[in-house]
Amino acid sequence: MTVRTRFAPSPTGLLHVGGARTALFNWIYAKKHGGTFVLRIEDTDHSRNTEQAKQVILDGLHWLGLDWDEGPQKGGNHGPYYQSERGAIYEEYLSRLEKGGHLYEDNGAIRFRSPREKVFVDDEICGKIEFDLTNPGTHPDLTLRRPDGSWIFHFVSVVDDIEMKISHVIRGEDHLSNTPKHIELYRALGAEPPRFAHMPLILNRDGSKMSKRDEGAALGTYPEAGYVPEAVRNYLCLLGWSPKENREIISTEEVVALFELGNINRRNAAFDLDKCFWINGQYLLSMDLARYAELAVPFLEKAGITWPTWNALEKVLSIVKPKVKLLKDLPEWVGYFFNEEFSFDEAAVAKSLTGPLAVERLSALRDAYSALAIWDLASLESALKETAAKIGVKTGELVHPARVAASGRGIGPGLYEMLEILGKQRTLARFEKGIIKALGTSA
RNA sequence: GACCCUAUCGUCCAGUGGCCUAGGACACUCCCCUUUCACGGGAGUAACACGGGUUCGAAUCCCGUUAGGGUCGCCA
Repeated sequence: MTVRTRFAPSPTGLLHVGGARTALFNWIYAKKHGGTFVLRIEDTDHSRNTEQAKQVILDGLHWLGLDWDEGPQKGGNHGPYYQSERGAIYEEYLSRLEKGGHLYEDNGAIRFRSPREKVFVDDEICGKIEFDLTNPGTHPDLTLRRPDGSWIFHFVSVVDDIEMKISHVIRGEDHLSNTPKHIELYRALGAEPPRFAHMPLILNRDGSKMSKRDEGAALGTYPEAGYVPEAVRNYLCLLGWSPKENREIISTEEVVALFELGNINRRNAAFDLDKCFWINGQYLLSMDLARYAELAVPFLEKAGITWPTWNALEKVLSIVKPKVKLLKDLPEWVGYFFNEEFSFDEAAVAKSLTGPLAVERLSALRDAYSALAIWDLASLESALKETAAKIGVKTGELVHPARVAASGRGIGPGLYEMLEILGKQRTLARFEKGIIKALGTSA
C-alpha cells in the first residue's frame, strides 16, 4: 500500500505543540514507509481565516523541519490544498450523497442521514472499538453544510482524505468519538475508509487541558527562546512514544527507523517544559561550534552585542557553550566579553565583591597577575592558587571576587578560560575597577 | 447525563503472568570534580488509584468503584 499521511490544521493564529506533535508523527510515519506527507489547510471558517494565521503554521512546520511533499507552496496532484479553494469538489461529493438518498434538509442546513448501525473503528493505536450509532438521540445526524452554504469540518475532511488518497489518518484522540460517523460517510460515498490512528492528547503538568495561553503551548515561542528544532522534535517524540532501552536522546532518523504506531502510549501525556529544556541543552552541548555560532548570531545582534572578529566570537562561545541551555540566554553569558561597560549583578556583588576582605583578596590577585609574563590557562591557575596559599584563603575565595570583577556576575564559564580570553590588560583594568567598587561598598 | 478512552515515582517513559524487594530520564536533595555554574561523575527521596476475582504466581488478564480525559455543534 502506498502510504499517504496528512496534517490538516486550521489557521487559528498559532501552531499548538499538540498539533506539531501530530504533524511530526504523520511526517515520521510517511518517511518510515517511503510515503507522502500532505499538508492541507482547513480554512473553512472564514471569520478567523487570515493570511497571517496560515503563515504561522507554515513557519512552524518549516522551523521544526517537517517538510511536506504536497501542499501549500509545494503543489501536488491532489490540490488545491486550502479547503477554501475546494468548493467545487465538495459540491460534487454532496450531489453524490444526494443521489444516494443520504441527505435531508433541516432548517436550511444539509444533514447526512445515518444508517443507524453499529460501527467498528479498528484503530492502529486504540485497537478495535465498537460504537453503537443506532440511537439518534445520542448520536445525532451529522450536519454537512450550513444554511449560508459554508461547509462543516466532518464532511470536507472526509472528502479531502478520499480525494487526496490519504491512507493513514493520524490525529488527536479528540476525533476518536466522531470517527464512526466519518466511516459512515466514507461508506455512503462508496470509498474505503483509511486506517485510523488516534493519538492521546497533551495535557498540562497538573493534568488540565492545555490551552493556547499555557507556557510552551505555541510552537512559535520555541525558536524565540532559543530552542533548536532537533531538540524539540526529540522531546515531542518522547511524549507518548519511546525507543525503549531507556534512551532519551535520539535523532529523528533513528525514530523514523524504530517508530511503530502500535507502540504509541494510550495515556494522555503531561507537557514538561523542564525536560524539553534539558534536552535542548544536550543538543546545544554536542553541536559543532560553527553551527552554534551561526544560531547564536541573531540572539546576540538582537541584544546589540558586537564582536571584533568571527574568531573572537567563536572563542567566547566555545567556553560558554557547555553551560547555556537556551540560546536566548546567550547575551547574558557573553555580553561582558565585548563591552567594558557591562552591568553588575547586585546579588553577586553583595556576595563576593563587598567589604575589605574582597579588596584585600582582589588586590593580591591583581598583583600576582600583573607580574605574569605568560597569560595562559596554566599560569592563570597556578598564580591564583599560589596567591590563595600565600594569603591563606581557599581558592574559591579568590575565584568569586575575580569572577564578579571580571564579568559582573556570579555564574559563567570557567574563570581561567574567561580571563585568558579577556587578556591581561582588560583583566587587570577590571580588577582595578572591582577593587574600587568593593572599597565603595565597604564604607 | 449518555457514549468512548485512560489509570506505574511530582513529570515523561520501560515493564505485555514468574527476571519487579518495579528500571531509565527530567525535576528535587546530598556528595565529588580540593573554582563558581543550568558542564561532568556518584548517591538519595519517590509510583504499580482502590476493591474483588482468575492463577501455583499479577503492575501485567477479567469485573466493579473512583478519578482524569475526550465526544455528543449549523467549531475545527
